[in-house]
Amino acid sequence: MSKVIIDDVAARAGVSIKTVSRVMNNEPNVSERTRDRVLSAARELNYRPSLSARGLAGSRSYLIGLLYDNPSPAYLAEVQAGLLEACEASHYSLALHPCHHEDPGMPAAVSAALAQARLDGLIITPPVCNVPALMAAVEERGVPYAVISDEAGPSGIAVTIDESAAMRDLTEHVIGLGHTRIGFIAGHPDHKGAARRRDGFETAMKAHGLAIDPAMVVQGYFDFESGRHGARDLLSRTNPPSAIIAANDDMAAGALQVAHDKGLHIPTDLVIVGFDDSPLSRQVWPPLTTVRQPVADMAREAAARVIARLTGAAEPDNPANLAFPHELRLRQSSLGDT
Amino acid sequence: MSKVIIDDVAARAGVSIKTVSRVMNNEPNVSERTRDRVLSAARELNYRPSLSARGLAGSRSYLIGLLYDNPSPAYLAEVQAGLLEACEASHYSLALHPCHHEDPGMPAAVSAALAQARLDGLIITPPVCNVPALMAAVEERGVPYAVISDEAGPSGIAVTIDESAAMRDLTEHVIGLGHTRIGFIAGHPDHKGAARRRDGFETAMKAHGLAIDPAMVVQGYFDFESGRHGARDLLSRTNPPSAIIAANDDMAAGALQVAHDKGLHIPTDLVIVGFDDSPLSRQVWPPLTTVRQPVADMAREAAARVIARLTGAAEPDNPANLAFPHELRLRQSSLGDT
DNA sequence: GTGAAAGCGCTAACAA
DNA sequence: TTGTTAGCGCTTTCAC
Repeated sequence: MSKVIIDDVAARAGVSIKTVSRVMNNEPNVSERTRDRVLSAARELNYRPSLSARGLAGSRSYLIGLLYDNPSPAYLAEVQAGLLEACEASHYSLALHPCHHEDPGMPAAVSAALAQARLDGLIITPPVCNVPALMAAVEERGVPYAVISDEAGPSGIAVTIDESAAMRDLTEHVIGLGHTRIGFIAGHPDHKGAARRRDGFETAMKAHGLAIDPAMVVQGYFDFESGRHGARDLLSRTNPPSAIIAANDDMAAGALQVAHDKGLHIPTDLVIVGFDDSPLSRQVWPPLTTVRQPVADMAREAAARVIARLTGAAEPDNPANLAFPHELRLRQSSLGDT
Repeated sequence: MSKVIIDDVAARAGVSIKTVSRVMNNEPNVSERTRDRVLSAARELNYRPSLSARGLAGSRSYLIGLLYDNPSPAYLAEVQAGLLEACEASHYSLALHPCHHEDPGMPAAVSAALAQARLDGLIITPPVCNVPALMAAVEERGVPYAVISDEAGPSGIAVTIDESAAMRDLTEHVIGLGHTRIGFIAGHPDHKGAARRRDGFETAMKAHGLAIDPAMVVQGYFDFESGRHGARDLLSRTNPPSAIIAANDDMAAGALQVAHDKGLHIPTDLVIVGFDDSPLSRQVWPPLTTVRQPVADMAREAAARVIARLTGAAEPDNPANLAFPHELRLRQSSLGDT
C-alpha cells in the first residue's frame, strides 16, 4: 500500500509511465479517455508521486518557503493557515524558515538554504521583506516570491492592505470621539508597515487641524512590553493624552495594562485603540477597538500567485500589487458599554 | 555557487564520490586525513547535498511532520520553534500537517500523506494524539514518532509534564489562600491532558477535605469563549465560587473578562487562575497566576529523540516517557499587588 | 579504507 | 497522442 510507483499505475492503466507523468502534471496532449483511465488507476492504487523523485528529475521541489522573523504567534498562525490552504490545493508543501532580520549574514544564509532545499517559491513577511540585502539576494536567485507588504522588488508580488489609510480611518474614529490630544505608540522602526501606519496617523491629525506634539509620539517595537513603556511615558507627561493609538494590538494591550494599574477607567478616563484585530484585542478587558486586516486571505493569495507563476498558469489580470480591504472594529476600549 | 554537486567536491578533494558521501553522512571507515580533506573541499565550495537526491537514493526525506489540530497560536508557535531548533541541528526540515481530529477520515488521510511525503518522523500534538484510530495508523506505518502528551503507543516517544501534579500544585495554591468554594472550568473533553488536569484539581480538593460540588465544575473547550460561558455559569449560581480555576489560560482570560463586566475586583472579589503560562496570561489585567510548562523544550526534545532513532544514534538511557518539570507562576490574579 | 557500478522514481528531450 | 531513452544527484550494494 505504501510503495505504489509510477510503473504500477502505468501497468494498470495500460499506458507508458510518461503518459502517467503527463496526466499527473496536467500536461496537454493526452486524450480524455487515456487521462481518465490513468486517473482512476492512480486513485485505485492510491498512488502519490514521490516528491524526491519529482524534485530530482524536474528540478522542482514542490516546496514553498516561508521566511519570517519572530512575528507574533497569532500573526504567524494566520499566515501559515492561509499559505497551507493554497499549498494544499496545488500539492505544494510549506517549509518554515525563521531568521533574524538584523543578522548581516542572514541574506547569504537564506540564499544558501534556497539553493540546498531548492525551494520553488518564497513568501516573505515583514520585517524580513524590508531588508534590502535580502531582497536583492532573492531577486538575484530568480525565485518567484511574494511579500506580505506593500512593496516588492521588480519580479515580486506584493500583497497588503493600505496600512496608511487604515490608520487614518482609525485615527479619524478617535478624533470623531472628540479627542484632540492623542498619543501615538509607533511600531518597530525596521517595519515599513510601521512607517505607513504612522503616516496615516499624522495625515488624519493634520487633516483635522490637530498639531502633532512630538511629546505625544513614542517609539515602540510591536511587542507588549514596548506598549507598556510607551504608555507609561505618555501618561507621565505633564499634559497627558486623553486617547492612545498603538500601532498594533500587542502594544495597545500593554498600554491597557498600564492604564489599569494607574486606576484609569477605559474608555472614560482614557481611550486606547490598537491595530490588527488579533485574538488578544478581543481577549483583554475592555476589548480593543482595532483594525482588521485579512491576514489569512492575504497569505493565501500570496501563495496562490506564486504557485501560479510556478505552474505557468495564466497570470491573473490584477496587478502584482494586491490591496486587500481593511475594516474598523469598534469595541469598548473606545466606545464604552453603549 | 548554486550548482555544486557531489562530483565537484570529490574532484576537489581527490577522492571518489562515495567517499564524499561517507563523510557527509558521518559513516565510519574514512581516515581522518581523508575526512578533513573532504570537509574542507565541501566548505570551500559551499556544498550542500541535494535533499531530493538524498531522499530518492536513500529513501529518506529528511522531513519531520508536525500533526496538529487548531491549537492556540501561542502553543503552535512554541512547538514549532522547539521542533525547528532540533531539526536545523540535524539538517531536517519540518512539514506542517494541520488536520481535524474529529474527522473520521483523518487517520486514513494522514496515512496517505505520510506515504506521499515519505515523512521520516512525526510529532503529534493533542488532541490528535488522543485519537486511537490515528495512533493505530501511525504505529502500523512504522514511522518513528513522538507525542507531546503522556501516553504514546508501544513504539512511540512521549514527552510531557505531569499535568495532574501541576494542577494539584495550582489548586493547592488557591486553597492555601483560604478558598473553599472553588469553581473549575474543565478543558476540552477530547484532550487527555484536560482529564489529567481535572484529576489534579479533584485530588487536591479531596486531600484538603474539600467537597467537589458538581455545580462548581463546568465543561469548557480550551477556548476563550468557553471560558466566558463557564464563568458566567459559575458566577450565576446561588452560591458562587470565590475562586475560579480554568484548565488553561485562554479560558481564564474569558473568565476574567466576565468578572470585569460584572464589576468584580480581581483578586479581592474573585481569584482567577489559568494554566500554560501563555503570553496572554501576562497580557491581561491583572496578569494571571498560572502554571508554566516548557513547551519549546519539550518539542525540541521530542524532535531530537525522533531524529536520534532515524539516524540510529544510541538511544539515550532515559525512558521513552519523558517528564519535564512544571513551575507555578504566581501573579496578581491570585495575589493582588503585594 | 576506498571505489565502481547499479539503481532510487521521476521528468526532459526526443522519437514514433 | 503516445512511447523510448537518458539522466537528475545521491546512496546502496559489492568489489578491491
